[in-house]
Amino acid sequence: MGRHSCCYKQKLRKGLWSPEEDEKLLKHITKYGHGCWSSVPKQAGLQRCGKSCRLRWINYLRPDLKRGTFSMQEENMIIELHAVLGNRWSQIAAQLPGRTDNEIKNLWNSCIKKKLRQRGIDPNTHKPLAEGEGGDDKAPTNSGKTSGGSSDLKLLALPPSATPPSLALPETSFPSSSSNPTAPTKEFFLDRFFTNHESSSSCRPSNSMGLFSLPQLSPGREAATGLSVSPNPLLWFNQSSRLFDMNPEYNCNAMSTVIPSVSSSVLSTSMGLKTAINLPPDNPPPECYWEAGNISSSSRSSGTSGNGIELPSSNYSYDGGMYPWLDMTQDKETQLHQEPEDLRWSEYLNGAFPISAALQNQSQPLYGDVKDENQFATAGLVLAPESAATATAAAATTVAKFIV
DNA sequence: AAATTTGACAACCGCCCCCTG
DNA sequence: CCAGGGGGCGGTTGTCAAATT
Repeated sequence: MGRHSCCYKQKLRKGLWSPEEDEKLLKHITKYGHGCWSSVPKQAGLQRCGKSCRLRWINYLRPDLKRGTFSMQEENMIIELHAVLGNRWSQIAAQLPGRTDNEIKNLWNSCIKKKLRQRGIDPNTHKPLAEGEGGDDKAPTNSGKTSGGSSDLKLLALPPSATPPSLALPETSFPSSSSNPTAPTKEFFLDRFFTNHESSSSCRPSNSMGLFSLPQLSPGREAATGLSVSPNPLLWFNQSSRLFDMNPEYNCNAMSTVIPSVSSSVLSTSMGLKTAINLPPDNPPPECYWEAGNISSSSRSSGTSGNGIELPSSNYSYDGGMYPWLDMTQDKETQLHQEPEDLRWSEYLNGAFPISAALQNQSQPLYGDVKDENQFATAGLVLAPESAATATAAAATTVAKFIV
């Protein structure tokens, strides 16, 4: 392998981007879309390789980036998602609109890891450090392409007998291998989760579609409410709690809170704004517009997303007015904080769950102040039926990716 | 005030996957 | 079927400013 051919080209600049370069790239993509990234620098008059341009766009210039410090909810989500997904930053980022994988990765490495350790939690295994496997800085083994020796899997392998009474759950249908000494895999849980989620027809949406207002898997299906309305995520939680290390703190930290976030978003966020934005058909968004919301994880399945849709510059600008979702979310935002599921979430955050309570008893708060900025800019966006159909297909791809 | 440390962020590198010819 | 290129991801390094000594 090695460097891409474009990187061998001569006289390519490296290092920090100058404002002039940013402007060139921004103007170019604004006007033409990125198309083939390898051709972008040439067309934009930049002495950069295409990958560098792509990275700059995705991590810095994209108009929908939220920037700024992470909110408490976002940090929670990251922790929760990391417990399930490991170092799959792009997938984690897909659950956090406006955030990039790089941003989340940096936050994790520089901040959250430290905080978790201070709380006595191994950031890699999400287990208490005393029980952790050394607590080294190795990435969790459930990350990466091969997840054979997942630390999560180890957790999942614990016997049901360890289930604390408070977390007892009805017998649930594990695969036929439930009698198998080998515990259900994380893939199984993901599969279970997705299955449950897909079959959750009782999951009546609030008008704001839950914390992240993400499109559902199918047009006719109610939007996910996320936290707890649907019984299925709860069931999944119970399953998980049964199989995870029966340290209650870990259970709550690593799994229970996964449910609200994952259940409301994992299946659908890879579609991002692409499906959530309701645009007039006669004014299709420019490609970069779409890409902006399509954070990353669905990129491989999106196939044609990078093929350079030409866009008229006259219809596209960054002056703010061209991003309706930014305004659309204002009212929804207010509503969100009063959603039942949000209240449940608050309960968790305020100590209704053991881990949260334990954390709050620590002398130092795990999380910083909640900022009053727009937390989730995509909340409340309308999902057009035709877009929902696209969302369904994309979600299926995403699910497949998760399970595989 | 200068030197050093620390933290946050930006960018690069190497690898992998997928698509296409 | 295979090789090459493009796109993407995760890990790592570099940079800079703030904090500390």
